[in-house]
Amino acid sequence: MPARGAAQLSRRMGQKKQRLSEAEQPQRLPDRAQTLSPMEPCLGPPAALGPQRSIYFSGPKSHSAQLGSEFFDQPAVPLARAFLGQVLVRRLDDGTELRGRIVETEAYLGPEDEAAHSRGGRQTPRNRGMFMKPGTLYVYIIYGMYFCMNVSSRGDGACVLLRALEPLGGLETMRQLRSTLRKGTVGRALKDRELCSGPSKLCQALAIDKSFNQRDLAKDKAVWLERSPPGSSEPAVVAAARVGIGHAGEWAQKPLRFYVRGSPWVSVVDRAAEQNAQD
DNA sequence: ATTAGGATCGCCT
DNA sequence: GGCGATCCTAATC
Repeated sequence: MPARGAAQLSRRMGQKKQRLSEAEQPQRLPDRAQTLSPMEPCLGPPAALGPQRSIYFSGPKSHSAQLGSEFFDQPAVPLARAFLGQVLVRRLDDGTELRGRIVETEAYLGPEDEAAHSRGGRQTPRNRGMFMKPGTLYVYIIYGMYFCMNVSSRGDGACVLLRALEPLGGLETMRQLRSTLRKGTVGRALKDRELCSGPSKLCQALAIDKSFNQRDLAKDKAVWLERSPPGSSEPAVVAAARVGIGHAGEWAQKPLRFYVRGSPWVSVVDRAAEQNAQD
């Protein structure tokens, strides 16, 4: 019942304007969400895997490349930079794997950071994930209808916001998750660049909702991070002001947003910042 | 109990 | 570039 699974995911995403009748929902959904499209070969690990692979797991669905807790145990700024180029993987209930290379992040530093939810040491039920161990997800609802996905870093109340991905696999499912969820017009086809170029877009595209709050990215079976393939070159990184925090005074100016220079998958390009920081 | 505001998005001009 | 949607959360009364 792949179609129904996707419908349930869709309804969990908080889109109240989605009032399709039960009868018409399956028609809007894929006839084969369970298998990847022939145009999108599985990008999972090859049959020959690294020495760390457990003998109890085999095949492309194993977490052989899942980055462990050590990776996340670093301060927010270096972690935000280290995320760039790594691959975020989301495995849906039906086995579909959605994959995207992280190309844009923001660091939130904790109590001293006036733009952070943890500013002034505020700790509330909502932002508890920011204070949990590095690698813990902090997923929250914004503007009543969208989600943002953060990963706790070293440092009390510090975390990294994931802002944009380059879609690598499962694009057809991403398109469905994104378009089904959008209100209004049935129509317009989404460009690939519209799938994951924003913090809430990527949550929609990967079916990340509040049920992922406080999960451990180093341990979870439905979402994890894989190191970029060996041989990948270090991306050139631009440091720019963070987006959408105009109220935060001097903290709004600090270059705590990081993105891959020249990537067409980034949500907001900052030409001025690119001029300044010539590598 | 009430209220103000928000780490966004998509459509409009 | 501007604006409305939409409702949860936290702070205040």
